[in-house]
Amino acid sequence: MKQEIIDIVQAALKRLEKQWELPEGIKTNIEVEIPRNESLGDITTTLAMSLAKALKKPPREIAGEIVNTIKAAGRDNIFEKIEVAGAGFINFTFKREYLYQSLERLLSNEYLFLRVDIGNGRKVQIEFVSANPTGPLHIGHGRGAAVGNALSNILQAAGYKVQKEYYINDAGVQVKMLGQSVYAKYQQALGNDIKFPESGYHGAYIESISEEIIKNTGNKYLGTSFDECGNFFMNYAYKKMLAQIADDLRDFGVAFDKWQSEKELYEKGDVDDSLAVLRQMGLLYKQDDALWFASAKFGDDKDRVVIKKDGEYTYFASDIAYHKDKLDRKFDTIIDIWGADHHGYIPRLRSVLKAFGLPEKKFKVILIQMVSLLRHGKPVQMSKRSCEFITLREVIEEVGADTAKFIFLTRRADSHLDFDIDIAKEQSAENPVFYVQYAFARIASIFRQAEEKGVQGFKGSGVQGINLAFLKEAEEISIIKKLLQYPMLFEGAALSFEPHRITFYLQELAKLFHSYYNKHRVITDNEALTSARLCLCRAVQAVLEEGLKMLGVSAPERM
RNA sequence: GCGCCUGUAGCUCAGGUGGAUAGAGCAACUGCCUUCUAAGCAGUGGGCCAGGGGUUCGAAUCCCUUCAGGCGCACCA
Repeated sequence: MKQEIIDIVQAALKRLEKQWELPEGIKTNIEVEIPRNESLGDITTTLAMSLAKALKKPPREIAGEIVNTIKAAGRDNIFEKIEVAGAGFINFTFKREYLYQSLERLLSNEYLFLRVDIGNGRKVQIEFVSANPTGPLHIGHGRGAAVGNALSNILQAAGYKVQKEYYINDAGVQVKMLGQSVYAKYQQALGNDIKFPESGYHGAYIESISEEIIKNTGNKYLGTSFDECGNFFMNYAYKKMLAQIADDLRDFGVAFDKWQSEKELYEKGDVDDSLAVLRQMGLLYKQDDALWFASAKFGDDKDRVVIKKDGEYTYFASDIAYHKDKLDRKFDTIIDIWGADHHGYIPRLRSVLKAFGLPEKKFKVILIQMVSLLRHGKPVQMSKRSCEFITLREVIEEVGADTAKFIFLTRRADSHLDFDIDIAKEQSAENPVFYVQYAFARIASIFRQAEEKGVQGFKGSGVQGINLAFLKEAEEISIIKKLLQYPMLFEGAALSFEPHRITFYLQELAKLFHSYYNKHRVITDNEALTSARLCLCRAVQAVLEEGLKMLGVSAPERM
């Protein structure tokens, strides 16, 4: 739909360019959008208005010339009308025949029709969640997982080769702290009254890991110093946590292609190697006994330390190595999804990638804002310190993975989200995921009915011999138009990395369908009409299914 | 103090790479089940797009500024 308009307008523009004497360097990329109000037309372009200045002519006059040229070239055959309106919009309204033909194309090859190829097989890497393996995933990580997963699905459908990756911070002091916490709990449980580490982890999971160790090894380490047996506790605890995180993500329906260990980067020598490259470029220097990276040269506020004066690497050092590794793997675009509280970290990492020669546009950080959980309309207090936070596991068990994912995707990523657990549990109109799934299930039910009644004609595939011109109710035309908008919507979501656009679209489409369903019967005594309506139902179902698939949410046949 | 994000209907939020009369869901009120799932539908009301200035043919959208909220400003991760 969009491409046809662009082609037609482009052709007209080409003819007009000669007589217009358009100044060089004026951009003539044609912006196409859906009009705000359906009565204005099906699709519109603002081209005339954006050319007005360069041509020194009123926009409406330019629009008129474009429309006349389209008509003169006979390219207006798919339109019922083309109008110049408002300040200079060119509004196109399609003929019914065009709508039917498009619907037919959708039905005969869903993926080809719905999935706009903008990726061309280019490689994209999306790193998300990447929570420290020092505790269970909480609800905020769940939001990151939902967004990363949906974005991966969208980009993959848009023709990118996508790799989903989880970065494991298993090298730093946090893992050591985890080990110390478990060690302390272990000693205490066995009667050795040692002090619990000052900033140790306090969650119940610390206790259960320690109990597990006691069960497996008895009092083997009772009284042994942490220096001697610390590695055991660290490894045991973080591997346990990592396994639990992997389980949670699996049950949430999010699968990663690669789990990259930070420790491994050190062991392979990647950290030293990447620093050596920066040193060769003259971007590292010593000052106050520490080693600095000249990130300010690339837009950071100040330079950053990579090796502290005590000889230890900073967290930033391994991040340099990790992102260098991403570049070496020849990704066209690198996307990092972080909690919004890490936003201050963006300039320094951007500096690294710039230093290594990646164009700015090829690195994208998506920030995930906080989730506050509401129960009985009141916020549930969560604090990291006391470990009173709602885990992703609890959310999955309480409301289900589908609902949680959908709700996480009902907001822009960088906007705060109130997650109302009572609404999420409620199976009603208030709960948007059921509303959309219900539309899908209803259609499935219609097809079961049609099957039972032995309706001939459309059986769920193929439109041969079916006359779609029977679809002439206003609701039917609206639905067809909405369906045809999906590719544009999808393309926009992919280009802007915004999965939530699909969530909104699905709710709108479901609304149109529920409304139609209540007003008109699909299965009627008129077989030709029934067949045409079943075609429409199938198309709605296909688009709902496709959209839900992008969000990582299931489309149930029955509810 | 500096930086980033946010401020849109009673509530929760879309719209934000400038475009037409600013939308949705919820809440409130009124109707609709002998017919394909009422987890549904139809209707009604609801707005100085935080305030002020600017750029533009045109601003919720871009720029400046004020106010309010959140989050960052380590040789922590």
